[in-house]
Amino acid sequence: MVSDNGSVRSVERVTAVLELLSARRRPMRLAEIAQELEMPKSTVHGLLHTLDARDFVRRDEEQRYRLSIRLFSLAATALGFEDLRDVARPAMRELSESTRGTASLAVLDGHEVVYLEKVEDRSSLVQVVTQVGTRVPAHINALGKALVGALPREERERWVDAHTFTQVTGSTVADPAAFRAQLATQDRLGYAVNDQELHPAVTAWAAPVRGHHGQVVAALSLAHLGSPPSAEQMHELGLRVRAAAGRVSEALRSD
Amino acid sequence: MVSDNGSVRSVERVTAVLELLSARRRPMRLAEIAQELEMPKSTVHGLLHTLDARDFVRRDEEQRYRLSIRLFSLAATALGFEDLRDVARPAMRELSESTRGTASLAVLDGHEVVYLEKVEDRSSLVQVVTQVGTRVPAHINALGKALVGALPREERERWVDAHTFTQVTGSTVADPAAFRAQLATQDRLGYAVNDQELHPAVTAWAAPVRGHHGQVVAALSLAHLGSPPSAEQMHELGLRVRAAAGRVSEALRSD
DNA sequence: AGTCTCCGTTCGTAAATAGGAACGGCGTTC
DNA sequence: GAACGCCGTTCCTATTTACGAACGGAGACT
Repeated sequence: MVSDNGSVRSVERVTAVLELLSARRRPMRLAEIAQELEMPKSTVHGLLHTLDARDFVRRDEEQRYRLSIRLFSLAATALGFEDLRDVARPAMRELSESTRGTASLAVLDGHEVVYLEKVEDRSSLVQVVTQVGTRVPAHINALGKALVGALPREERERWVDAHTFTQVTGSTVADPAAFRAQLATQDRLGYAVNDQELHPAVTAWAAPVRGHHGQVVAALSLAHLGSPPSAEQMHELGLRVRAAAGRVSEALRSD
Repeated sequence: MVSDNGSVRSVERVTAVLELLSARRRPMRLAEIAQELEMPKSTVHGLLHTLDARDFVRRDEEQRYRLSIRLFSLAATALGFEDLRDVARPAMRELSESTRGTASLAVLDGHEVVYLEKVEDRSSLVQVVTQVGTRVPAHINALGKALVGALPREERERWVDAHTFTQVTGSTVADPAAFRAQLATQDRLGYAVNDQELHPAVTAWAAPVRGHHGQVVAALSLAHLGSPPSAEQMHELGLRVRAAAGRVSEALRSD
């Protein structure tokens, strides 16, 4: 540990290799990886050889490396989200079908929302493109607002102070004060709203899902595509999302 | 590279740590990991510190480590399976609802089947417990049979020769000859069957899904719980699964 | 309150790795 | 078909890591 931060260099580098392979979303060759990461070929060679031997990457016949399926299994089973997804799916399905919208399940990871599951209405022609594993900034997203709003008071304040409010559309909440006002409103209503803040054609509602001990484990949302609903409809749909999230919470409790 | 296999030791070890955290499916402390893997605490300390710094693991307030959500995102988005899942989901949903069974999507990874997606019928009380990311031996599984059957002739022969036919229930196919006979049958029918081989109460059908250039990208299955259907029903359901897989293949082609 | 035990962390040096340079193979260009 | 360019791989030693031992702190038990 002569270096400044106490990290193991070869481990830092191997994470960089995995991240690169993930980000590029295509197989890469040794020389390309070495060049991209500005590492000597011989070094990358050793890392890739080891990752291949441990089946974290696969080498195809053209000597291109890609992340292994086993890495997918490893990450998917480890988090225990699979159980949550299974429990939430029925309620998401009901919500999606009865409203002809897209239901999503997500967790907060720092200042981003990570999608865990998605249920789309079959009949709708246009579909929300968000994929499982995708990340979006929390402040432009109903799920994010619901999750931040559910944080303990002090933690929530720190979160808002630290957050960078990037503007995406004209309707995007752009400053901490406006965001705090939204959190207060949604706290009263029991559901969060995102009205055209991510995209002009998207309106969404979200509410937190709570586990055995009342702790927030995820948030559930409904996204509606098209012209914005009337005020009455807005509230009606918000309540439905809140109810669906409540049903999932109950189902979790009776596990 | 003084060692025998040319691998980087710290990388080998870091993969072992990640695998352990995945396998245990719960947060672990430094000392426990060190003991389990028979590594010195100081070594594990360095590895975990680095993994934490790179956000591959998270340390909670009780100093327990778990795999990060980011690792999930990394693996999920990298493989490009998300697109496939999105395309397959409508057909899986239709299949599941019209038959009141569980539809699954999987790929072959060596001698195991890895589940990518699952759609359950809401109305059924008993549900198949397989989760996304799970692995099962290919020969006791309709998805596995469909995928192996779709391999190029030569590769398929090598696969069967190399496979270990573990017996799970009395009905499990236990030898290469019987397995080859099944592959021949399903090749004629266009769908694979698993009749009580994994579990006495489970019957399943599966068919391959093909991508742009006719290559097999996954298999789609339907699992039925309860008493085995009649011979007629068996065939009828098999054809439905084949049709559903065909629809997914077509949808992939028109991307 | 004192002792015991177990934990995470730090330290120095024996052991392993990183990386420049050089090698041999393969496909392409002239 | 010779020369070139690019690639993966190997070699050797300066650099970095591994790890036994020792430290300090936090609980648990007496």
